[in-house]
Amino acid sequence: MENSNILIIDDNQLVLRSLKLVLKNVFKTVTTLTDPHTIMGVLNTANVDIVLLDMNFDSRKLDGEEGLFWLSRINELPKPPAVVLITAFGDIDLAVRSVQSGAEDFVTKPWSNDVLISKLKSALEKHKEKMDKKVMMERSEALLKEMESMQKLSLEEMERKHILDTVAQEGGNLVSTASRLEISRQTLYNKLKKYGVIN
Amino acid sequence: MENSNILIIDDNQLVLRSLKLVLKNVFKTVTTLTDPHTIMGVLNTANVDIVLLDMNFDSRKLDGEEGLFWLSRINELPKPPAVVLITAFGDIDLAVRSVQSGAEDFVTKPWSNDVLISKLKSALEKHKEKMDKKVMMERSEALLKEMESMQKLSLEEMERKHILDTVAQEGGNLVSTASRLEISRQTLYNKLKKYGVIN
DNA sequence: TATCGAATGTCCAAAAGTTGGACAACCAAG
DNA sequence: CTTGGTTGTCCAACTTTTGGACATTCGATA
Repeated sequence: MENSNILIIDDNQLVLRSLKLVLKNVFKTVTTLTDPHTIMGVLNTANVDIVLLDMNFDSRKLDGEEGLFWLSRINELPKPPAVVLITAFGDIDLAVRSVQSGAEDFVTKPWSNDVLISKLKSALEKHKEKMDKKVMMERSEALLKEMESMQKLSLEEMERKHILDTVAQEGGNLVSTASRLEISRQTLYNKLKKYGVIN
Repeated sequence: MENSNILIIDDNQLVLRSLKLVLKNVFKTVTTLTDPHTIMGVLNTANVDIVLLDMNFDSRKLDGEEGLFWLSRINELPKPPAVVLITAFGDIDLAVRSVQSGAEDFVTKPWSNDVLISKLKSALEKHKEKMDKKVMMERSEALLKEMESMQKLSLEEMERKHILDTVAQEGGNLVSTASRLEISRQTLYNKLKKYGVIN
């Protein structure tokens, strides 16, 4: 956490100052914003690990939709930060929807500093796991496509691919490659020539 | 939903009857339990798509821990049903923890029948997506292992594997297999013989 | 059920590929 | 400067692949 950067968005300057005061000792950097429209710009340039986001900016609407809206925008990023939502007008349904929409946690004003800090901490951890899973999912899809396309290859194409993979694995050493493939070195030469890798 | 089976657990007979009355027109079957200790037995034998689970059974403790406990047990199953938690003593933190722990939704007593039904419905849908992802993750891990082991194969082993895969894909048709592999039919015969698939 | 196109099983000889062994040249590590 | 391992190249014996041919079997369908 001492190594993480937090971005705080709240339209109330007092709240913002108070939050910054508490969190500046906990995070490496604390950035604050009053206008949520500037969030995406900041996230695209600065290195932000976690966002503490107020849910109500237009004082006429207190339903939290704005927070959920910006949460969605943030989660559309390729590598979104963790998001913890904070609101003075929280109800159970809003809290549930927030977490369902991908928020790591949900904090109500007035907050307890200790609780806030501990929630931010576990939010960072949970988010890390979530991102790891996301990466795995993406890799899985790529793998699946590769597997599928491999199944359509001719024997020769498959051979070429496997030989090249093995050569790469062996760091270009042709003796060990031939031995791994259980073919004679001469044959490996022939094939590499056929496949246009050498000569 | 008309094709799904629901299991309702609540220690209050009146609540149980009332819920059953509402939901029997919505689900294919409605099973009810008063004692949460019997949940796992039922889930292991009956076909349950979604569980509506009360959070408090011991009237001295109203913190909802029991609901979270049984939620965890349910989610340890290999193919867990969707779970919607219901409680009369809900607060925001409990709702958040519930969803974080894998509940699809969180309902407070007294409930609105319409809202309950719509939450159960979307819970089923969300859960289905979640399970699809889970399956993908598991398949991903299996795929990764297979890919890794493939990279260690000799040329001949790789050839054998690819040929057998292609034969299977072509439903055993050797003419189309040979053409897909871009080898002569005779060669395919030779190799199948070499690999002990025929003769 | 008779028919016909596709698939199977088997054969052949020419062409192509694979093999182990050999040898000079190279190179990086001691 | 030696040495163990690698590279690049050659060879002749051996094996595999190839296209073509042919009779047989299979399966859909008229």
